Amino acid sequence: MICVMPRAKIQDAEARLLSAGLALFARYGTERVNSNKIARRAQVGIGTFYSHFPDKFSLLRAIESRTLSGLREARLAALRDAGPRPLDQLRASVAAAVRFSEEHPEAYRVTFGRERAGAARHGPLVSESSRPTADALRRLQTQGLVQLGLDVDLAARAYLSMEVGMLLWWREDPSRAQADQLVETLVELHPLQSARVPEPGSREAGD
Amino acid sequence: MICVMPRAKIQDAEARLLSAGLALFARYGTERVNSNKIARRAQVGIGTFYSHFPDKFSLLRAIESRTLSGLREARLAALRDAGPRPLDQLRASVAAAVRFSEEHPEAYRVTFGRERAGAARHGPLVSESSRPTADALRRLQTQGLVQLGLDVDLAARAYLSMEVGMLLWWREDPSRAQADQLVETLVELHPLQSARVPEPGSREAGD
Amino acid sequence: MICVMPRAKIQDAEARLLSAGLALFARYGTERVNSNKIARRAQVGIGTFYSHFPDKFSLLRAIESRTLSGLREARLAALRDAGPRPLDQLRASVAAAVRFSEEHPEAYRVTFGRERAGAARHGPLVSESSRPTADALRRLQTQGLVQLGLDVDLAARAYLSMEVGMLLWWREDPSRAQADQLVETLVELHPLQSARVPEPGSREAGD
Amino acid sequence: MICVMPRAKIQDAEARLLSAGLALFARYGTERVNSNKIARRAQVGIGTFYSHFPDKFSLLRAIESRTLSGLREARLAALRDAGPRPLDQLRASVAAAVRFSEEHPEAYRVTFGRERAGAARHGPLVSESSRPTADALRRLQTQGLVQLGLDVDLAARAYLSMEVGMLLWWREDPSRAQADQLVETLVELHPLQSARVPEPGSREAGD
DNA sequence: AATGAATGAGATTTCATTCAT
DNA sequence: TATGAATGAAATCTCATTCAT
Repeated sequence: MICVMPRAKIQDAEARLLSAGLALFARYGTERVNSNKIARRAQVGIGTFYSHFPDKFSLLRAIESRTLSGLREARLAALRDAGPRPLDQLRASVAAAVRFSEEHPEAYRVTFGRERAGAARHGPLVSESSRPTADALRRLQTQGLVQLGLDVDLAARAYLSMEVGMLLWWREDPSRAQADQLVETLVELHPLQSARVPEPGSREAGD
Repeated sequence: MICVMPRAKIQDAEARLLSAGLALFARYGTERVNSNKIARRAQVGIGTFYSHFPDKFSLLRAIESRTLSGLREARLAALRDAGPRPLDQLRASVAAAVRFSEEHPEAYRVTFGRERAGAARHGPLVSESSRPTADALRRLQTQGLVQLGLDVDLAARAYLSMEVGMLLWWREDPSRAQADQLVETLVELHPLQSARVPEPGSREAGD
Repeated sequence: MICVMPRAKIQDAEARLLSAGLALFARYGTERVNSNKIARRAQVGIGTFYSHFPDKFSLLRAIESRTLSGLREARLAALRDAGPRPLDQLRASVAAAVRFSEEHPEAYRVTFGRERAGAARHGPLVSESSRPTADALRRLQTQGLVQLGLDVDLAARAYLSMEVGMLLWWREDPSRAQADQLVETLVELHPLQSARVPEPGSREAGD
Repeated sequence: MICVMPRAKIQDAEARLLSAGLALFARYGTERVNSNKIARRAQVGIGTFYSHFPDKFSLLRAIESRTLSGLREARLAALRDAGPRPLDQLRASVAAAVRFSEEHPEAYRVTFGRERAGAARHGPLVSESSRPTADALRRLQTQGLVQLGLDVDLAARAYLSMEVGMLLWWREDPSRAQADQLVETLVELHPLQSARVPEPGSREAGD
């Protein structure tokens, strides 16, 4: 006769599961973690796992979805605080992403990392992220501030690949670079910057 | 306890396995393919699989290693044929990568793709690829053709992330872009280009 | 990928597994029994096997450990009931072992038998069993009742090898000897008896 | 087109296989050695293995059979050199066994050791070894030199178990005892000695 | 005779999932 | 609702054995 052990933290089973999943996915990779381990780490029964998530990948998707909103939020907040000048906004947005990867390395790794077993199953979560950048580029292009020849959609995607690749690599071993350096490099290589039409009368270098 | 029914059959069992593995990994992803399926597709016994590769990941590593050499070769060949001007060399190298991903989409996807279960196990195969780019940038930096402020190692890595990201995305659905567009976009965003110090007396735009 | 059909069935799965393992190990030998067969015989899923024992040898070890305690218990109980005279105690202990091998032939065979694949893995379970005998001999040696020249540790081990060898051989085919004969032979050859210093003035027993 | 590599030592393939098998069985145990490994160690093709032995257990049996004859030979030689007195003969025979286990530890271990997977398959090789001892005891019993109550067959078996057990244990770690001690202990506990009827008028040896 | 690549039955082990409590 | 023992399909890997060369 086994009695159910009443836990003080029954309501937050879901939160515990998300947190346990995050830690385990980040440490061992998506593939070598299973629902039982997540439940055990969350100090929750396996049954509880399945009453909150239909399967392992749902939990993964939930983590990713939270991460993506978090990152979007961080970027928006940074943009609100930045001035109106495009370059300032760009730097603010990049810096926000760098900071986010610094503050949530596990979430970042799990969401964007290469070892993403079952990637096919959770679909194109990441896909839409390049939209805002593309829009911004398009606007500036209309204003004549960005080269007309640039394919803004491609460029936006390309930038995002770069940012993600760099931040993943950086978080693998944070001693590889300073946050500042990263921001500078990413800003420098951002299409907004690199495909900028030089403003008349302004010398590039002294900026 | 009782087994067998061997044929002298194939001397190129290894080649068949590599090819079968490539096709299956590319189609179903690393995770949903197993040694049995690879062997069956290669028309080879399971035992044969294991007498050629200690495990699934060894085969994967072999594929990756071949892909990386192939890509390196393609780049070197393109550089040999390109003229001496850095920009031409850059474009040739980028075009070679684009063409490689076009001609070997499966190998490219398997080697660089996101759904890479067990990625941890096969170590930093990709790591060294950014070296040549970094060296080239450094050289040009010394010659004053690239901004001194640029961290060439970071920039080289960043570019590579971008290239890989774009080509993977492109090969998922080739109608997403034209090869030419891709080359142009990648060249445009390449640090060699975007961090270029404008040569004195030459107007940027009319080029 | 899709599985299951669980029943709340057995709470004593472990007991069933132990019993099935014992029967199979005894009948077919350690080597020709596998976890699947044990589970099937125990009317339990294979998964259940592995949720109770990390592998086949753990189950084997568990059986051995139980057997050894059982045998020790039986000896101690016999000694409690025997009188104070060393010879009576000796005979009681030997008889207890003989009876134990008679009552638990499978357990005896599995624990002490020669066909012990993976013996190396379960370490020196048996090793300590000769300790009590050695201690008893040492005590009697101090009292001058056993020859001083005798190496009691060696002798204790030697006796145990003899007892085990005889009982295994006997249980292979119980018609080979009578329990009484065995007890007499073992007592006769026991170092306590054979290395006894003849008590002055007493003619050798019934001789 | 693979050519057969002519080896200098083609004729002694069998000897090489026996030797390789002995070494591997002794080191890794019967169970964790397979025909391929034996052939590789013998520097011989697997096919060659099977043209000399029908299976792994045949080779094992061949090793055991050689070991048993070797041990018998050693005993007989020792008996030839010993004087006519039973006690001298006994000591010579025991010493020969001790020496044999010292000189051929691997063969002894493989033949008599506990980790004997597939023991069932090679049948009662060891069984007959106690015959000579039993016969000797019977003879002495007839001459009134050994107690009439003793079951000589049981006693002979018992002694052999003891000898084998001790020597296996000793060879596991030779520092556990001196060869001399072992001989003395075994002689002391041998039924010929321990069940000896004291000769009238003779005080117990040097006592 | 000697070789060794090839073979596949089978052993071991994992893990997503169910359901009686 | 929470639990976790039980489950078995499926994956990984081993190895005795054959046979074309």
